[in-house]
Amino acid sequence: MASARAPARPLAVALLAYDGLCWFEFACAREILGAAPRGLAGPWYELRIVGESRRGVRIPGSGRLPVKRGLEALAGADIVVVPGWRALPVPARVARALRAAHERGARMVSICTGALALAAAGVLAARRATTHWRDAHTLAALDPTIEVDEGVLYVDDGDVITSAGSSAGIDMLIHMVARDFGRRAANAVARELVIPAHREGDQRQFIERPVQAPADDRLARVMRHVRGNLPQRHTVAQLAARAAMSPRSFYRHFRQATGLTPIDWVVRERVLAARQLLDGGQKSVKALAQAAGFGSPEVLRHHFRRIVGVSPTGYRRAAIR
DNA sequence: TCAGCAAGCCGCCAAT
DNA sequence: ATATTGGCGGCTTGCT
Repeated sequence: MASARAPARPLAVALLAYDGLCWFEFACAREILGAAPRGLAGPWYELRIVGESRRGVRIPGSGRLPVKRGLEALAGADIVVVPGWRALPVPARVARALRAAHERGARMVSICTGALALAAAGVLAARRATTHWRDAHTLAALDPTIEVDEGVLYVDDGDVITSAGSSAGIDMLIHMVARDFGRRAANAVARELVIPAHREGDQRQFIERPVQAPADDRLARVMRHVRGNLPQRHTVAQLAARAAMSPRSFYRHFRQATGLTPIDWVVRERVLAARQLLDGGQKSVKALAQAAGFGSPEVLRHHFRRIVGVSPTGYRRAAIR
């Protein structure tokens, strides 16, 4: 789970490059997987850029990126990472190479529309997966056996990991680092990138939904109310009444819209508020707990740790440096 | 860390 | 016929 023991040897990662790839996602993967964060001992990934062809790939808007290795280099990889795939159809040779790598046992990882390439290779058959929301239907059309979940940031299905739009790829990569080299390593990466060390390290397989305002405005109203009155106590019965629904129906609609249970969502909102307060500086943990609606500092600490992965004070320290 | 107890979660089913 | 609703009850979770 979260605190993985570091593997004895480095993990060979093949990062796929091809004409018209999403440069941002490619760069993120190269940045995160290319070198261990400063000060971290032990093995790391061994990154190889693998070109669709050895002629190098065109970078949208600016010249060519030379690559030394062609598709045959997928053969030695423990992990294959496919950044956003712009052009359909996916060339058969690429699909074949990806499929072969997976059958050999390589972990297949996609960012954004990279999932389309994995689907074309048959890697996602009968699996749960995600991609950029705009292409969710394309993914489903490519292979109807895929259970496309467009509400999540990433889906970790063990030997196949898919992630949603660009920035979700970063979350996914940090999650993967935690899985392969432990939470410390993931935190170190996050610090290096100057992003808060969160979202990684939860044992559940896919958790975070970019919670959007649900179409049902009865729910939206309730959510707005809770956000505006976090310090108050909120029970499902109260929230349901506010939405003019029975608790049972409220629960169902809420779950349907957000992927979270009502109370779990409330708790996450509270943690989010606590985080924002911490980012804003000062305030004792006790005052923070009160402002965010936690009954006591203990409860705050408990949930904060569970969801963010570090203690409130640890988070503050990480935020300051 | 722990126990007791209230609340939450959710499968199931009948009613609408 | 099918979809939605909401009550029941039991198991789980988590607060104090």
